[in-house]
Amino acid sequence: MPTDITSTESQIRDYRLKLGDKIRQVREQRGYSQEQLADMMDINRSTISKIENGKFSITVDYLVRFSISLDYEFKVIER
Amino acid sequence: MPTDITSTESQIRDYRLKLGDKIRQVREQRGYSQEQLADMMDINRSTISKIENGKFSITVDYLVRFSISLDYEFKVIER
DNA sequence: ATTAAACAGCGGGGGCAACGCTATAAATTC
DNA sequence: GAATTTATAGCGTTGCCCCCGCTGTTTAAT
Repeated sequence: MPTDITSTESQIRDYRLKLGDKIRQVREQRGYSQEQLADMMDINRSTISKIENGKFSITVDYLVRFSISLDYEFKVIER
Repeated sequence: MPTDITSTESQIRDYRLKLGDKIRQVREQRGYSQEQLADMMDINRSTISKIENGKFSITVDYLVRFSISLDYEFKVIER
């Protein structure tokens, strides 16, 4: 029996937004602008903006990059 | 100054493989075949095989699906 | 009040990798 | 050796992400 799809989809949406907020929060805590962090991670600045605003679902490769540059351990899903 | 790219890339590759192993480990621990899990997650069975063998980098959306169906909290990156 | 500079949001075209789908072979278990 | 499970390959589609550009907001200096 499949997990309830409606619930799953909303959890996915919720987590995407939560992750964006968390990235922004940690970035600001570290004192980085989007541009500074983008340079450190060697990715595009507008991409960071879109990620922080939950515009799309990033790959784990990129989440690892954030984790390294921000020195922060992300949890999927936080319980 | 950008983070050392060589190191970053190897960490990304390492994590991709570690994540695949972890997914397989938890799946077997739960007693699911790849097909059973694929049905639960409403994704393709061959995709699960490829992910467990680190053939590509999954999106966070999919990691959330795994987390829900396996009832397991993934950490990026584990410290 | 005006200007400049720093920062962030967002739209859109384009390339390519993620993922679906199907089939086949290989491995594992009985 | 049959049945089940898994690996892998090829091809098509979708969407992540790059890259460029413009806008809006804020702050500071003049």
